[in-house]
Amino acid sequence: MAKMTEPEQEPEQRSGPGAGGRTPRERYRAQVRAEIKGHAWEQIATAGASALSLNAIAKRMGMSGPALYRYFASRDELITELIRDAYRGLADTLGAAAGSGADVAGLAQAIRGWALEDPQRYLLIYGTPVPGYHAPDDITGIARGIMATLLDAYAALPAGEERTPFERSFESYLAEHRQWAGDHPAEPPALRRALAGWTRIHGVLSLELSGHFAGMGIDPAQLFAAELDALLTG
Amino acid sequence: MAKMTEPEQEPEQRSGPGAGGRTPRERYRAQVRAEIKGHAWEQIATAGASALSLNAIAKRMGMSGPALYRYFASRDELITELIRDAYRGLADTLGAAAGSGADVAGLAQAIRGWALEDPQRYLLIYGTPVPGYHAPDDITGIARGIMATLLDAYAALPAGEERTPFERSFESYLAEHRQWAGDHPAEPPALRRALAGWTRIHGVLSLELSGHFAGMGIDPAQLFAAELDALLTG
DNA sequence: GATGTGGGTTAGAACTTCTCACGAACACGA
DNA sequence: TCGTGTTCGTGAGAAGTTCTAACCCACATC
Repeated sequence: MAKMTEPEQEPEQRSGPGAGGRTPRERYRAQVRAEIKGHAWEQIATAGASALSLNAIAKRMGMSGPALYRYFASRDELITELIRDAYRGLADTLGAAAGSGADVAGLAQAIRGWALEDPQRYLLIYGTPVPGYHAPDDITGIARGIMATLLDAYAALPAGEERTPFERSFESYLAEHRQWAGDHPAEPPALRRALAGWTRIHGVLSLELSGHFAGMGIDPAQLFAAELDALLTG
Repeated sequence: MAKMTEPEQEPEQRSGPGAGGRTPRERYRAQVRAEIKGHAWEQIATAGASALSLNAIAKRMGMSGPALYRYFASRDELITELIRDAYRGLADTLGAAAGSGADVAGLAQAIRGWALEDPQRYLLIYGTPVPGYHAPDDITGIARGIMATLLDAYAALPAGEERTPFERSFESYLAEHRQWAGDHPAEPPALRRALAGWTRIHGVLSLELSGHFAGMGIDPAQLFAAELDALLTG
């Protein structure tokens, strides 16, 4: 490919207003990219990320193979872009829920709803990673924002009962290792509960999305609600 | 990833004694199959299951491409076989731990140790699944055995304090939906705690193996221990 | 209107899984 | 000891994949 100078920084460069992009070329480019991503999501939802084929997307769009490389430098770059969009989507729905006054339970249900919309999308960001892969920095930034939204909700929770000695010791550990929380002013108990909430929600959600409850005759929603209850009363 | 054919019933048919296979041919075949699987595990550990290449394995073994199809009908069958072996391995280490008198905490640490030995191996059975895939029946049987071992440990736990109304209601739900536990005679509270233990352990373990704690500055072992403590005291 | 950039094409290299037809080595029974 | 038949390994090849290279053409801008 030609020079392309910089990371290509999304077609809607530093231009004018919000959305579409300025020049007709930019608008066209953005639209084609969006269409490519649409087909990619379709493929991922039905056959998994490993089955994503640029060639198949091109064919389905009526153009021939290498044309897609004008829009994405490689298959990996497309997938990275999809991961970015997935993170953004989760952050947005979580932000919207928080903006509507959702508490911890509301946020948890928002996460589950978003995940059930497209299981492979959730698993694309929280499922099996490719060993070598490292997400770009902006993606970890979005992930940090998600954690911040969760932390807000947990910090707003009533102070809860007394804690076990182990919990206290773990909280003091977290008080000294809170870089993951950025500069969030949450108290150590909130840090601990947010972390546990994250891992537990992910635990049952991940097993649900992977179909491990399917043959067990258990309603995942019941299990999810039970974990949520334990999280709030424990 | 498509059909996954049938279980293929292992070449060491209904022959004689236990292990190696009787005739020299059978022994040779079993040894080649094992070597193939060894290289496959190596590839999976370093590049993930989606990067597994039969051709590369054949080349590394000094034979040419299609020869491997004498031993595995397809790439999918090889992967299924690896999944089966992974399940068996986990069941074995869990059984060994239980046989050595490990309690719930011991079993949990055994699971984590086994997972950390080869993260991709754990993620092969509990990570992102291929949408169409259904494991053969014998595999779900092994998975049921794993749950049985866990249930044994949870059933041996002291009865614990009183439970919240929600927990009681969830336990009565489980009492009516206990087919996943087979005919295990565990009490409903043990069912509930075993289920929660499974999902929580998987939650922190899966996020650890996927590297989500790496950039957060948190020691996964601490978090794992904290969850384990909450599981036992809660 | 010339010029240059960006979009699209075909050709092709280097892979992949997997089928087929052939040859050779082996085990076994006559 | 000599067939006979099963099994193993081969090379060829079909149908995919990602991705590069060269070329054309249309559009935009100067």
